[in-house]
Amino acid sequence: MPKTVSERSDVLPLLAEVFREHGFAGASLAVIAGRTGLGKGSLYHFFPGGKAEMAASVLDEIDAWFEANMFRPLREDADPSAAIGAMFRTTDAYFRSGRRLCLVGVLALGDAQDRFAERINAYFAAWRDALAEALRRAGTEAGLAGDLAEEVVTAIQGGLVAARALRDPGVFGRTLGRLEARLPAGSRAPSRAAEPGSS
Amino acid sequence: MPKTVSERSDVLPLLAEVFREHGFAGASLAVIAGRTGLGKGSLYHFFPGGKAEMAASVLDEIDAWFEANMFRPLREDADPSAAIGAMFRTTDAYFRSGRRLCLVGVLALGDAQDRFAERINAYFAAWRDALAEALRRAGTEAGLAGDLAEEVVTAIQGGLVAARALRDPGVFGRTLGRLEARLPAGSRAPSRAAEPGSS
DNA sequence: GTCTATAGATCGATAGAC
DNA sequence: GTCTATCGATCTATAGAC
Repeated sequence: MPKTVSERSDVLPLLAEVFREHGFAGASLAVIAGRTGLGKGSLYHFFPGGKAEMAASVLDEIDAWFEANMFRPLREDADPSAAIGAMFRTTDAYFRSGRRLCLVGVLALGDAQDRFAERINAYFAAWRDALAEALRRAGTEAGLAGDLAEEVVTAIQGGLVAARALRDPGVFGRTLGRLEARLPAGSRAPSRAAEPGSS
Repeated sequence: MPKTVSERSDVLPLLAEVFREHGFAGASLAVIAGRTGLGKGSLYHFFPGGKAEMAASVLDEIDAWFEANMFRPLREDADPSAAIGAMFRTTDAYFRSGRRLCLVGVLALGDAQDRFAERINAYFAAWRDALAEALRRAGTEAGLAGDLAEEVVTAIQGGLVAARALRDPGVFGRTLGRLEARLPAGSRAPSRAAEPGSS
């Protein structure tokens, strides 16, 4: 049988899903306790600050994950075109091809928008700026790069909202496809041929 | 002094703003009573079904407004290009140039998504299909028209989310500008010259 | 039609046994 | 570290005076 949750880091992914599906106001401690399998006592042992600390911790983990897996490669990878292509594939995987919502977007639209305003702003700005930097490094003029980056980050959120609202996850994949196809040719991966030496 | 609220139809716009800003779960009756200036007794007199009926009534009113002011013109106006141009201007005005959220999007992402799933789906589908019909009537091939309509409706939602998250309402206007510029030339209003006889 | 008072459930959070 | 019991606040909704 799987080891029962007994570390704070084990609880974070479960908490993230609860906030994603119920929002901050809708994620009651009863729901959280049920989903994590932990009693309220255990939850307050891990998160003395209560629900607010739980959500903040989840946002911290999400920030760190995106920074390591998407933003830093976009800014620093030796091959910016490859990093941009990887971004689209990672985005599709992370959001489960449109079946999973963006927690940061959910919080931005919910009634806890003020409480997490700084973190929400930082997440979107970091994504936009990292993508703009990758486009610029791939040869796109700076002004156009900033405009395209804003459009991509914006449209991704729209794709998630529309996929959920229309109950058609395919909307998200089509949105990603339109965005990737619209980028300057030089900033897209030149080929999909397998790289020598990699499986 | 303004007449105090005393009809159900007078309360709906106030209710809409409360649900927009707090979501369904976050809009407590205390907040609703404070914003509308009505006591709980009066609210239940107008809406015996409670909060759920309030939200449903607001959605009904929004549906009717969009149907009359945007969807029907898109489907039936004699000049489809003019209707498309009017849609962008109406959209910018309705969402206060990015300072106002879309209630349907808020509900789609919140924890009441199941309760209002049918209405949410119908709103987005009606907008997409009406725009696709206008594009088709303006000469765009049917498949491309459907694709463009999905992109526009999706990106509008993304623009609202990003404008709120980045605390930069200008994101929304730039999103609308990019979308309008991308439509086939024949489906856009041919000129912005003032119409004779109108002020 | 609008109000106050309040019921009954659920909320976030705490205390303390084990 | 995890649980149960419970507190006080807040929630939705109802009852009834005016």
